[in-house]
Amino acid sequence: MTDPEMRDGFELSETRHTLPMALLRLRELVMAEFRPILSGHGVTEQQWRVMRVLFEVEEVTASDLADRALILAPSLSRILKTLEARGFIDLGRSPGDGRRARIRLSDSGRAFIRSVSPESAAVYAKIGERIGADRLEKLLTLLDQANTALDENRTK
Amino acid sequence: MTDPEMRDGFELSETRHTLPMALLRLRELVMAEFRPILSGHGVTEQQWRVMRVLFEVEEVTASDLADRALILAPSLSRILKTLEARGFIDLGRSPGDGRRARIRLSDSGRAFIRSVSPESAAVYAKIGERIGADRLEKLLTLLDQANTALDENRTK
DNA sequence: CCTGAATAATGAACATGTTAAGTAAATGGT
DNA sequence: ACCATTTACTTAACATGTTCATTATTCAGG
Repeated sequence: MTDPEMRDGFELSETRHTLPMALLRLRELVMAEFRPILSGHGVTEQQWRVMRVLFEVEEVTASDLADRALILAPSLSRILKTLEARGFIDLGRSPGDGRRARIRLSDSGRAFIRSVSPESAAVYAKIGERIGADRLEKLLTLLDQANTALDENRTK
Repeated sequence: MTDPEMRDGFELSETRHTLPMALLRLRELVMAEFRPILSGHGVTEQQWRVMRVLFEVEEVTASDLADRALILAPSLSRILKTLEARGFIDLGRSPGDGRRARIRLSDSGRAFIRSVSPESAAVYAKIGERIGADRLEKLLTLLDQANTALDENRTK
């Protein structure tokens, strides 16, 4: 299968069996189910993620939001402009610190989340069934453990 | 924790505990370890993925390569141009079918993969240690099972 | 106070993701 | 042999990812 001459202890695993690829593949399959719903309502996956976080936390700064939505700051800046132009969020400045942005979901944005939630939750449930509730739970647990393991003693 | 008035059976899970977010977060953590190596050698994550697939299969068409590297066709078109300009791949047309591209890794590209592999493999090993070999194996198994579950009877 | 360093956010530039449209080469029926 | 359809790939257009530079505040000393 592999040329013995290459086996020096540092050879690569086969691409399809690596952790990054397995994670990417599953994520693509999952998002393929969600994307039609979101695009049907005129929002991208990232815009939806941002709004969902805002739905939960009421008010955050940009860096906080970036962390929670797993979006880099420069991307978030652009997304916030889009969402504000669409009336889904209200942007302001933190009273105590003029550098920090104060970001809130508008009533319109809140209503939007509520209106799309049922479809989204239904798709999520269907995915859970396909994978199997038991497997899904184990998977989420392992993912969380791995996340924690790599998040500790991180280079930064 | 959640407003009882919202519990209609279709409420959303908390963002940070959803499968898509867990997958994305772990992938980011993993790639954060690899990216410095790749960028240190002047290639992106996707370019590396494409070249690794070519390293394994010797010769493929564009659609085949897109599937294996989990990259959409339009992105792949651009990446192939970049890699060809850099001399890492050879592009041609399939003799039997003039529509199909014939893509091969050049000697230079092959040498590049070999030169970067040790660093890449070392990082992968380190990640495996942090997560734990046992957990990693279980995780890969579950990911594979979930992938299979969602890949079957797919809408397309 | 004042100034250099640190922090929060944004802008710039290029690569990729994503969808839709376009082009060229096979294919299947007639 | 034609021709509509399909297939494989490419372009186009816009959103996001990614890194680096820039701006505006705040903070820490002196």
